[in-house]
Amino acid sequence: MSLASQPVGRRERNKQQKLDRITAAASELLAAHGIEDVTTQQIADKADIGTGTLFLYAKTKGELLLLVQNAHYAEALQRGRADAETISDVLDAVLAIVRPIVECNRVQVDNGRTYLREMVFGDPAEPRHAEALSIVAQTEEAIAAVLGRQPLVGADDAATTARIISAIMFLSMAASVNAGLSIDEIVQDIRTQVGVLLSR
Amino acid sequence: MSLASQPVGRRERNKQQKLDRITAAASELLAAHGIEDVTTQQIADKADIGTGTLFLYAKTKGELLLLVQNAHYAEALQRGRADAETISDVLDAVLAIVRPIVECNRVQVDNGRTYLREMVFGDPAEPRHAEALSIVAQTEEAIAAVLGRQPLVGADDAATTARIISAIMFLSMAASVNAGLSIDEIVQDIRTQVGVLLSR
DNA sequence: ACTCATAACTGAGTGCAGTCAGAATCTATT
DNA sequence: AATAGATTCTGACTGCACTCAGTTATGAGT
Repeated sequence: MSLASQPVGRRERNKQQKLDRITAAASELLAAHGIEDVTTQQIADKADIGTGTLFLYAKTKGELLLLVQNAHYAEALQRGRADAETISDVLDAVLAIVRPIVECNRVQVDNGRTYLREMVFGDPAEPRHAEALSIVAQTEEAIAAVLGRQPLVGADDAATTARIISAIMFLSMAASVNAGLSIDEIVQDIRTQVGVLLSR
Repeated sequence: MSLASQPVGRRERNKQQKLDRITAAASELLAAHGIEDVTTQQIADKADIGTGTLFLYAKTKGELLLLVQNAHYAEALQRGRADAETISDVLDAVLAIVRPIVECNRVQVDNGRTYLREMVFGDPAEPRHAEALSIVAQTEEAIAAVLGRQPLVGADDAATTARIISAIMFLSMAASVNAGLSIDEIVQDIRTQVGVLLSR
């Protein structure tokens, strides 16, 4: 009786365990070697599952990266959102949200850039992709909330401006030309653009 | 004597001919079937060269797409630049530059989106890639020139604002979420954002 | 005309993401 | 506990972008 209320059979439990093992294996290998140098085979082996099984849990190698990075990104957003509240200047507050995301994205440059690539060009029907887009939406909302402090800007404008800032961030982080820049340099690059955007 | 001044030997001529055949073959096959459904093997066969030879002329499949699309893009920019001169309103003039680029990019959605992907994530050391980036730079200059008409905006701001508009265009055209939108819908999407950007 | 060094070409081969037909495992039913 | 039906798993296989060791064409030097 005590456990009968759980509707989780062996099947569900096994599935969850496998997903956990996949997440752990992917997380470890990707952090250690970067996407380019990790094969799906290695991840399957480390997770102790068959080649084909891996692709039941992540439709593409890209989805595997989303699986791992979404969590970090969400965490970065959380931190930035908290920071932004303590800062009164609007530009500085926006950049307080931006910085942790850039930091998170640059922990491993290849992984970060590929993550962005997957986000924009991947299949939005896949659940991990949808999750990523949802975090982007939350980021834009957080930025819009900061912009909303200035009475000059209407609600629609705040949302649109936030979307523009999101686009600026994306390209500054993703562009091959910027691949060699440090975190500070990228943040500075974004600052310049957002500065112009907000000062017109 | 009459032709002796040409320093072009058989070698140079052969190379040029091959590049021409590759360009023609790629152009035709990509337009007919889209990148996803064309193999590099098919392009090599149609150009009547060996598999390995193809990759002496284009380091990756993506470079092959750049080779074909750069010309179209440059042409679209040309048209937009001319149009913009006849329009006095700044927002409308900017959109006169934007529209032909969107039209060009959407002739075949897959090709257009992949082209943008290559631009941002490809290897900038490759010559076709550098060419693509140069056209982007020219686009931003054309937009900056239009923005320069408003005396309010400084030269630096014009360049930065043009860069922001470039980012807006990129994401509106590239995003998977927008893959199903018509040309008009995308232009409208861009217009909304640029409108907010210029009206603040 | 003949050599030789160098540049250009080639297609069989490699590595890897992703597939699929059949095996294994689970759950519901009697 | 036996059976059947559904779900999940699996690794040999496929297709394709890209490579490289060996071959061929070119042109400069004699």
